[in-house]
Amino acid sequence: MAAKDSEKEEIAVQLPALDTKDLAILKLLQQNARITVREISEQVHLSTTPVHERIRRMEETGVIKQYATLVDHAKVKKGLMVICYVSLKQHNRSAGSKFIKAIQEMQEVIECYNISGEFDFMLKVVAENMDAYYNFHVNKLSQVENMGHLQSVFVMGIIKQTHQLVY
Amino acid sequence: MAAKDSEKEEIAVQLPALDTKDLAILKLLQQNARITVREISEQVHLSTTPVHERIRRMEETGVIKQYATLVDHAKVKKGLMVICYVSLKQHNRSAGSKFIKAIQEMQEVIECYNISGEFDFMLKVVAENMDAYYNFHVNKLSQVENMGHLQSVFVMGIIKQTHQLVY
DNA sequence: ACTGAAAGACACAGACT
DNA sequence: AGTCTGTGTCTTTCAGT
Repeated sequence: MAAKDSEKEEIAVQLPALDTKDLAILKLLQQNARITVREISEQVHLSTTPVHERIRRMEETGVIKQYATLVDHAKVKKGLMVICYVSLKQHNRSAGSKFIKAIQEMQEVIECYNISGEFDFMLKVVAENMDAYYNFHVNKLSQVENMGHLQSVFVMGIIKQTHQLVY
Repeated sequence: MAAKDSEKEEIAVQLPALDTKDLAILKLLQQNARITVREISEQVHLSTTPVHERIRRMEETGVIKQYATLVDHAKVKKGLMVICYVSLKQHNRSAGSKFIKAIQEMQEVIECYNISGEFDFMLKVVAENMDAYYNFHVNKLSQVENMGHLQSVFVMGIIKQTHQLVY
């Protein structure tokens, strides 16, 4: 899971180890990105200034990547989730980067990982329904240059979904 | 991907179809949960009041599920990601719910889906390193009652990760 | 449903311990 | 590295259209 940095090479801001208070702040922010600094400061027993400063530092050092709003998949007509395995015909550098570029432009693909095993990539794809997914599979994904094998696994139920890494 | 509702049955607040302005607001919030209502209102050409009201409604109807802060996996010592496939020995109702309960209590498991195919579940597991994962695999996951086959696929690189469903 | 105004809460910076 | 204090901005509500 090495950082596949894009063109813009970020300046590596030094990362001093996170202490207990940083982790407490992160825990609260993970659960609710819109919590006020005031509320955090009360819960971690600090005044607002150091909390503000700690958050700013974690943003700058990249510990905090994004404040995201998570929406209900079904309610925005993306109720179907499919795990899709991909292997390429050729495994040279340019073949790989062409595939990656194509994937990054497909809005149906919300996650893509390079994986160990018989396949090269694992994709998480969302669509409104089976028709929409079929259309994506046949007319978009299959058409990518150098595409080898494709295998779809359908998500029938969501048991757990969290982003809580700090606890 | 039917809603596997927990004990607390939520009162279904009516969901009037989202219009263009709702979607524009959602799009901005998805990218940055801490954007101000004022800034949204400027970008969608409305005053703050209706924007505020629309957000409140989307929260109430469950379109907006959570305002989350996403953290860098490696920087919080969760740099290893593993996709883990699980099949149970028995497939009756109580066996399934016991497994689900166990999974929900494991903080290493950040996602779990019921899937089609030869396995019953797919898990996304995070750990600090291979030692930590091995320990989890052998001493925690394998020990779950009724556990059948287990197969691990290692994530070697992250190509794409987004939560953008509305665009 | 929306606008505009207005009160109270909050973020953020500064002086200081 | 932290507390306290102040200023400007934002949220949130309400009367009016």
